[in-house]
Amino acid sequence: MTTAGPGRPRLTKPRRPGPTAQAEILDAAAELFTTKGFASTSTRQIAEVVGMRQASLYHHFATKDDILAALLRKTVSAPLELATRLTERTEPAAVRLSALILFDSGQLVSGRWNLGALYLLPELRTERFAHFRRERQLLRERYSTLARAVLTQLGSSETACAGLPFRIVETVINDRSDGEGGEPVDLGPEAPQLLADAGLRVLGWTDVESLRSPAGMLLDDVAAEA
Amino acid sequence: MTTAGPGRPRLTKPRRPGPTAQAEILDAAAELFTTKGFASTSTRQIAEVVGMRQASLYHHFATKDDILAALLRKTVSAPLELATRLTERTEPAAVRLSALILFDSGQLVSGRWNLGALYLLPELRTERFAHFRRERQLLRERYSTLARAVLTQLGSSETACAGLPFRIVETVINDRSDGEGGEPVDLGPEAPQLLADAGLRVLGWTDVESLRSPAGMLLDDVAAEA
DNA sequence: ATTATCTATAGATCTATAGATAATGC
DNA sequence: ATTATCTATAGATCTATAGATAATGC
Repeated sequence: MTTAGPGRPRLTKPRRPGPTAQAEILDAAAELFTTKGFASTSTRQIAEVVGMRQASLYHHFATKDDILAALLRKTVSAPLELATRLTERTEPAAVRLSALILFDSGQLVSGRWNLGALYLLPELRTERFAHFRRERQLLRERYSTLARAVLTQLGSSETACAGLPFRIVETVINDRSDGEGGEPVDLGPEAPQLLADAGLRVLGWTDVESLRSPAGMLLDDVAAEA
Repeated sequence: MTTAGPGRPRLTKPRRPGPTAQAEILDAAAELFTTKGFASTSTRQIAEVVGMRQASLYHHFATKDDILAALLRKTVSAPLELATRLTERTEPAAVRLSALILFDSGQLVSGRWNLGALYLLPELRTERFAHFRRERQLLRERYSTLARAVLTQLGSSETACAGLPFRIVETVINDRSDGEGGEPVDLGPEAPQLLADAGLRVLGWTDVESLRSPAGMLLDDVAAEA
């Protein structure tokens, strides 16, 4: 806790934002995992940045893997929920896919730390992260389904490129990774719109301008349902 | 060495392909770094896979970082050299960009290990890897320059998307990373052509079919120069 | 009594170096 | 003499656990 509560007081004042000790730990871990790497970050370093002793972390997380799992969980749940809502909508697939890209890339580009960079960690292949992998695969399938619907509407029988829109969103991760301190190098504040345009263009959709306004409105609409 | 040469013999027979001890070490390290992570792979594990003692590695590489640097060097040099040759060509920019994407994505998708996954390592931000970062940035700029030339030819004043073709090539990395054992999940043997098409479509180029044959021929031509 | 911290530490690493040894090559 | 390996180890970690301590809450 940031303010006084039960429990022995810390030797150091809280140094990270967050309403609870868990939140402080996750914020510190997010910075260290993305800037120094997961395996190269010790629990001692996390504790130091939070302002507590190494052993105290274990009151909140049973293992270092659990800290990583908590960080990852926060990144998939929102886009997956949005994608699920969008599949129940009646708007044209191109508009729905655009809305999903706008939201998902917006989240990836605006997060304080470039958490997407953690998706490539080989550590995620262990059983501990099976749930995360399933959720992310589900999100990937939602993208694919929407993309194939767009291709069908275009009269295209070539479905090999249906996986690309999802990957185009992930592009944000590499762009931030190449920048200083997670600052995008190529992408600017218009990144979400740029990527939504790109995601539809790779499917062969040429008139991307006409999607912008309806996609933005749909996103506002569906996001408000929450 | 694989066959007998000077030096005390190994206790174990060579277990990895490669004409020299260095090559054997790099092959073992490539597998371990991409499947278990760089920081999570110990020099002892590398040595075990090679079939030598941990300390013997240090006869060939001064540090663990040097092994990583050697692996990375091999992945950038070829595409960078090709990109440089292509900038001196007179073919239309769209054809040259297509050829570059074909080659680069072909290399990324066909490598025995998914070495591109190492590009996101935070470890690369240290001084030790400054050279690699510069070379890769140069490659990124070559892509950008070609992309802007394509946009100019299309009469488009919107250059914000000029960074996308390079990122679309990197897409191969994430696709392989999501598959079992580095097998691509969405991309097949047609990946290079698919990505070349996509790289031009995001710039607003619609007639991608007409580029396929000239881009393939250009690539053969320039690759033969070597 | 419950909670959240603290101190201390076991046990298992890990990288890199020092120096011995067993081949080939001259 | 040169080369490539070996054995042995120093010194520095690192994760997680055990048990003490200092708050609040009832």
